[in-house]
Amino acid sequence: MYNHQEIEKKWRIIWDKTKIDQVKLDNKKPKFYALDMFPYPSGVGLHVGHPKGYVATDIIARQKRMQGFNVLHPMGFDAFGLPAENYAIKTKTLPQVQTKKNVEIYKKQLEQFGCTYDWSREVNTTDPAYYKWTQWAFVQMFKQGLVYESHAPINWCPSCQTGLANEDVEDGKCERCGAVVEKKPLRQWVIKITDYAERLLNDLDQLPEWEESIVQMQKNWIGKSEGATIKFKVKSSPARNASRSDAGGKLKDYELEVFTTRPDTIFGCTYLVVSPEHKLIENLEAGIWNLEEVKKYIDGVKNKSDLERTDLNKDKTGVELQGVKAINPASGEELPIFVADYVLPDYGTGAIMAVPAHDERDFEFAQKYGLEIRQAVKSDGDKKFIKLKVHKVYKVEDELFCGDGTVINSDFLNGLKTPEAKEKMMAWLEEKELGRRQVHYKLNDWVFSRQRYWGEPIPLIFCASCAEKVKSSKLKVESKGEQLNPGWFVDENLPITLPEVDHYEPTGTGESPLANIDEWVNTTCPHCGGPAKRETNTMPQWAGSSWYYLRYCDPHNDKELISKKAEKYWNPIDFYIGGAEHATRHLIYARFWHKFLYDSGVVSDIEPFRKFRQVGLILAEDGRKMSKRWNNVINPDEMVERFGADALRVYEMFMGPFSQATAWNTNGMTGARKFLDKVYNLKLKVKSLKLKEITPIQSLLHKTIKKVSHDIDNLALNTVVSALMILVNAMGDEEQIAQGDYEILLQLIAPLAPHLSEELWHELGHSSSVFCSAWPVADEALLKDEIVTMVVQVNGKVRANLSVPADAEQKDIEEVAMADERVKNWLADKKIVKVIYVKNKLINFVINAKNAN
RNA sequence: GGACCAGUGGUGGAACUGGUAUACACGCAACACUUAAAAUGUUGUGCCUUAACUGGCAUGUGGGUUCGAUUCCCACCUGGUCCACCA
Repeated sequence: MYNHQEIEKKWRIIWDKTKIDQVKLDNKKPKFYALDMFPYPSGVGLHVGHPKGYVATDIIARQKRMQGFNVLHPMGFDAFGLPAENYAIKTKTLPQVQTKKNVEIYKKQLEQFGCTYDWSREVNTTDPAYYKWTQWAFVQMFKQGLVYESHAPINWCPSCQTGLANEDVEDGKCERCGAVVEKKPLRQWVIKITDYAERLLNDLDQLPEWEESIVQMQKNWIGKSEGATIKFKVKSSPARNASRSDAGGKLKDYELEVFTTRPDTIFGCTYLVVSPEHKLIENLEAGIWNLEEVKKYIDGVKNKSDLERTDLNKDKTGVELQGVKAINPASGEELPIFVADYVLPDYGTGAIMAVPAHDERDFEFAQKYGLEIRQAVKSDGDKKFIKLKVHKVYKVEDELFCGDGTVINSDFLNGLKTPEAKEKMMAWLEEKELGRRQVHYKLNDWVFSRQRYWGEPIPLIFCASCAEKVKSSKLKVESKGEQLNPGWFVDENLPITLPEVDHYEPTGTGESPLANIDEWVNTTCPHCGGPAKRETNTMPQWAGSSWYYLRYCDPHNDKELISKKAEKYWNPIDFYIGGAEHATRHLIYARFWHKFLYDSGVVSDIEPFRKFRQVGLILAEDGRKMSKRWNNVINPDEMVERFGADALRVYEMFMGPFSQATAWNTNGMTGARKFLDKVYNLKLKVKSLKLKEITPIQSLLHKTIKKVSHDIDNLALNTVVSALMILVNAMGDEEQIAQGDYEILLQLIAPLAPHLSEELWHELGHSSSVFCSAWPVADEALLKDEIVTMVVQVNGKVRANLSVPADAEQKDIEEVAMADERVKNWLADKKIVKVIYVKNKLINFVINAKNAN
């Protein structure tokens, strides 16, 4: 048993003093950039799940350093944002103060795990010297017209009292606090991330070293669908019994655009649906005979939360717009129009052509309201694609078919297969100017405003008088952003610092708490010098984390976000590790931000993260997620104290495949610790004399070198540990161990268990760190076994094992194999039809199957 | 409903491009050491059969390809993750 507390403390102090992890840009050396997703210091500290990812990155960083790479392995803190602010409110402290405290706690914990970072490069998103560049990037986006002010209804969290991006909503609830999210119209800043949708999608192909599942998630989130927008003429006649004064007037023609991915089914369209928010209703008020009913329906929908509204189990509801008809551009037929909340306002055009025979939702709606269901596609196979919802009982059984097939009942499209019909219909629409090809994405523009205090101030100023002038074209403004957002100007005096205040609780009015600070809000217009006001919304948490990895490369540069030299040398990131929950948030935002910086000439790669691997969760011993609620949280500090950081590291890596969720088991910790004790005890067998002969251990040793090196690269750390265990067990069986062999063992274990390895390394007489030694390379000559075990099979079933010299001839093996008593019995008098021979592996006699049994 | 992933002993899991299934670890059992326990060490440990050799059966279920399938193909069942009235 070694004293882990003493040894670990000792080496942490020495590593810190010798600055072993500080790196400098060195063009003569190859670089390696190993990065973790930086944490936000939330006040409750780290649990055992956190170190899993950090330790893995630390292992890679240490190994790469030993392999001669100039390794950048930094850490920082994502300290802005809701959790930090909510925690500060709860504890009645200032977020600035609270954040500082939390960072200290996190740093101490991180160091205690034996992860050594280059702290001289630490970044903190709340540092004005850092967020100056977050604001700078935003300013560039604004100038290029990627930022716009919007008043559209967005997700609003009533508990956090702030607007949220789509990415922040999970299951209709606020990702932070779990409150049911409402739709609320709110003035907000929005970034046109959708301008990058196509590139965000296509460039995923440039990332072969990303896990497929993450790539898929991003593809789903971006959600590209190709189809057409089609124009339907709308006819209406004045309301018959309207009491309104304008009711008798002439009504204008109206065109309703719908988006569909199945233009080929247009002849099966039997009605149209618009979302309750659609402007058609406003525009045609005078022509809607049952306006009261329609308005009542819309009001009812507006009072529903998003969660209720999108509940799939609820009945579809809707109201027909009486007096209004649409004309099918293909058939000329008159169709009724409905308003229904199963059509979403913010996807496509907010209006659809309903084809109940070929769309499940339309089918359900048509069934309920007794609308015609008309076939336009026939299935090609025998299969009837009947989809029946479990909670519904449909009388008609064969009318719904959602797949590809052959077009029927459709005039000039008849007989065509679905893809050809789509193509022909789109060409027809384009020719007649009745529609066009259109691509839509599920990805929405990025709602970038938060009505909260603890975030980066948005560096914009509004001047009311300039706004008027821009609108009336009396004032020409330079940038696209200023044209797009009349009266808004950039404040270039970055950083725009967050003022220190006594009260920062959210106001709940849709205004940020900053709005109450007059001396901060009131300023002068950068354009005319007149009185103007600052933007009081702040940026979301994701802003600062979208580019932090660049800042580590050049953390103290006050002239630019990153110098060209540092950017060229350190980027892209070679290995990035973090949680899969960021697949559709941080990893999308960061890729977008990076691409924007690429377009702006700041960075030279189109993608920031060459290789990404997700960390699997560590579950509690009961198999559930660790949570205070279940009282099943394992405290890493306690584990480090009882078993040591090295044991914790070894155990967490050994638990199972890195990306997979695995349940914690404290018994496993004792296993990891026993292994380390064995390594420690082997020291007694070490003989300084180098043994001349090649021992069986050396063959295993070199195989282990090969396996460990290979598996670390692939992040197969569980098998790294097991390979080392096998080696250590074998060494334990030896009478004595050559010092050279033992040193190699220590080097292989060093990334996993740095403290113990360093201690033993020095006990052998080394004066420099084991991490300054060169990573061992397997000697190919020693990898080969002289004697191999071969398997003898009869008809594919194992019947005997043979120990034979390696690379023996097939003829000789056959002879030996057939001489074996057991094999003889199986072969007996049977005729050998075929012999399969795999060198050094197996020999398989195939005998006549009929006679064999 | 869709996308993706997974299903191997009592448990976590291993098995490279199809080639000895169950490595490694935990747990369990017996033994040793001990007054005793803990710790440590040794041995055993998929199921059935057998005193043993042996033989048979086993990688969610059912089929297929193959000399040979945990691995490849088809269908189904179960679980997980993400997305979801996205037209």
